[in-house]
Amino acid sequence: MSDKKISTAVIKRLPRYYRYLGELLENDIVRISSNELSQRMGVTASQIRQDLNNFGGFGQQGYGYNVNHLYKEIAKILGLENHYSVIIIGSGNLGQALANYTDFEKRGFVVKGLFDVNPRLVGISVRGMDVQDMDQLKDFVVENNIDIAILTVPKTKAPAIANDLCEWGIRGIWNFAPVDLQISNFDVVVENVHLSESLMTLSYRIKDSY
Amino acid sequence: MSDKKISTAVIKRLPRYYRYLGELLENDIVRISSNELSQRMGVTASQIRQDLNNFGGFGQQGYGYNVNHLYKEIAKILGLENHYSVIIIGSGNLGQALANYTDFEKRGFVVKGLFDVNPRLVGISVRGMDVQDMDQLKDFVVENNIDIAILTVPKTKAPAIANDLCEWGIRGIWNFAPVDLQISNFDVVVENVHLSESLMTLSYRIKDSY
DNA sequence: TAGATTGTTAATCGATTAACAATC
DNA sequence: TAGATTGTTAATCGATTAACAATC
Repeated sequence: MSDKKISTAVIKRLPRYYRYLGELLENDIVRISSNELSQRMGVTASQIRQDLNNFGGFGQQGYGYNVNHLYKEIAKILGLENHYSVIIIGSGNLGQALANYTDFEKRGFVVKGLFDVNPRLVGISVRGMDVQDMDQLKDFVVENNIDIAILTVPKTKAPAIANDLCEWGIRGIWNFAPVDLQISNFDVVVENVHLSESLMTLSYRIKDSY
Repeated sequence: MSDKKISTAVIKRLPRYYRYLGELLENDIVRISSNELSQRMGVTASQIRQDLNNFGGFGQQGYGYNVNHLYKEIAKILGLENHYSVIIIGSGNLGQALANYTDFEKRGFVVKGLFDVNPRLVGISVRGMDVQDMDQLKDFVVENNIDIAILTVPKTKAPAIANDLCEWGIRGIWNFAPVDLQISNFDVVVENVHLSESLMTLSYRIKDSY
């Protein structure tokens, strides 16, 4: 646990810095100043320096930041040098789509299993794995030390499953169900992807731009 | 275009209010005070009242808010009484998953067509629609007055497609590609869903909770 | 009417930006 | 060394919370 509290605003900007640095790296750019990065990203240089200095002094006066070094440091901050064992609960369209998203594996998130209640889905092969029945879930989570569960189940099912997962020692839940999971275990982290809400925000802004 | 500027923080909270009100409605709850809603949602009553009063006085002193009325008002604010014609560009796993997500249609977002460059996908049927080749895109967008494009294509392809869409009169882009689209047309709204970034945020918080 | 609760103003808090001394 | 650019403090801005008069 880090000592000083980092605001979520800062944390949510880190992956974007990481993405831009990755692109710079692909273009063989060795160093970058906060000022140049700020122009590319459309944020202030001040904000970049403030954000980074929450975690350490990664730059050098008169020079800027070494792209490769900063890229790796942000990976460390984000925990991307770790290896996470992931399961997908709910193997419908979205679950399968996420299972097939190879980018996640590159970042250390390895899908170890898929689950569903639907007998039509149980047994089908997704990315080389057979979808398992939900009654296999507990044993699988415990035996394989699963770190992260991706929840792509209906909103009615999600809360009970989430509670079970917490008891079975999961570390994080990536929740795609349109509910706010009430997790009493402080060691379990929930990150929500509420697609409907994102779409409504788009709708608001379209409407507003008339 | 509304007169006073509403902050994005407020806008992003509206769909969550909408979701909670929908649940209250399902449970036949007729009225609710900002105080009770605040406890259910885990926000302050002050914030709820402030947020809502950006758009009008929907409550009544001594009574609170009529759930049904407020629900409908928020739908109006979010533009959910409108009917949007939607296309999906990129008909891989994620595109198909989104096409099959019936909840969107309930909210007025009607998928009118799917597109892909991949000859293996062109012609397959997704939710009763044949995936079309990308060379059909322009005519389809123009002839069908498409409002919203869902972009589930690789990041290398997204910017050029987005530019074309703007020229062809699209109103909004729901972008799932991990790039920041640079749109010069101020009438076109972009909403990003950066799944990798969401997952990295989860990773950060898992790491941090050790 | 009395009680409850909103709408709204004022106070506080936190996040962003600006400025500049430190230093490479 | 001189120039550039960071790290960091101080100033500003905006968002959240508290308080309360208005009013149903």
